[in-house]
Amino acid sequence: MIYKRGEASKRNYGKLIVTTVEMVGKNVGLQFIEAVKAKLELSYKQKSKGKQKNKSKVEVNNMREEMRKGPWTEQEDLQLVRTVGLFGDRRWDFVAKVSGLNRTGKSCRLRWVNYLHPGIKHGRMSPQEECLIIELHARWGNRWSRIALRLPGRTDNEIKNYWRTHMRKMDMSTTSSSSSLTYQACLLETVPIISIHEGGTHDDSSCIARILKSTQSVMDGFPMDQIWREIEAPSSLLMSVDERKDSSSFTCTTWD
DNA sequence: AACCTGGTCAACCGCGGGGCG
DNA sequence: ACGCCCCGCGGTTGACCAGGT
Repeated sequence: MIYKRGEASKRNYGKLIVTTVEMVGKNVGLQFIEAVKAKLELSYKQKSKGKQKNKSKVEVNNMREEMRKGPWTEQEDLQLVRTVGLFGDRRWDFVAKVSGLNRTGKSCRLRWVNYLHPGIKHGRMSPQEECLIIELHARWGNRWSRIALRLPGRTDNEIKNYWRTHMRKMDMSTTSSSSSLTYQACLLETVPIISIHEGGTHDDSSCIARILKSTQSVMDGFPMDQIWREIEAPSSLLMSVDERKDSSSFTCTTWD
């Protein structure tokens, strides 16, 4: 699911999302939904109260200090996956808030993008991938995100890390002729875009993979785009979840 | 066994771009 | 036009681990 930038206009989380949560409520754990609702209603009240204009620097710093940092626990991962499954991988500040994680939106996004996203390959780079990185870096320089687009399943962070390691090696062994030969031979084999293998390298037996599957099945046929559209539409147009499932026009999937 | 070193990778930080009110 | 907010990017850091001495 891809949100366009314009989606940011639907930023009245508070009432809007409370409605959303009610709509999806039939499909997910009621306890979780109630918790989210409570949080959202509270945040909506706070916002409409004083609009909390321009927090002082001291306040901001205090908030930062309260935020958790460092490595993620499995529990945190599960919470994040669940929340992203519900609300999509946008609006990270919102996701961070409703997930109950004491993390910044930025931190949540990073964790998702670099580790938890279902499309990510874990493990060593294949020789083809290595060669492709070298080739694309020669062409584009440190445009890691751009390079990452040509390597499905690999993140810019991963490629960046790989390149740093690689460069160190190159510096140490000031590019011998034999290595350039193998590099060229490798380039010949390199395909323009490495295809994603269905199922990838994910360990389906893992807890997170199971959660991903279950949230995906919930979100299949229930994309956030549709939710937003319905929120914008007059309330009389809202369908129940069951009605929606029957609707044939509902064909989007969650993970794009 | 203890220490050192290099490699790997997850995570943080600062910054800039773009949308919105 | 301006400021705010969110997002994404690239650079950097630090923890952890394995292998060597």
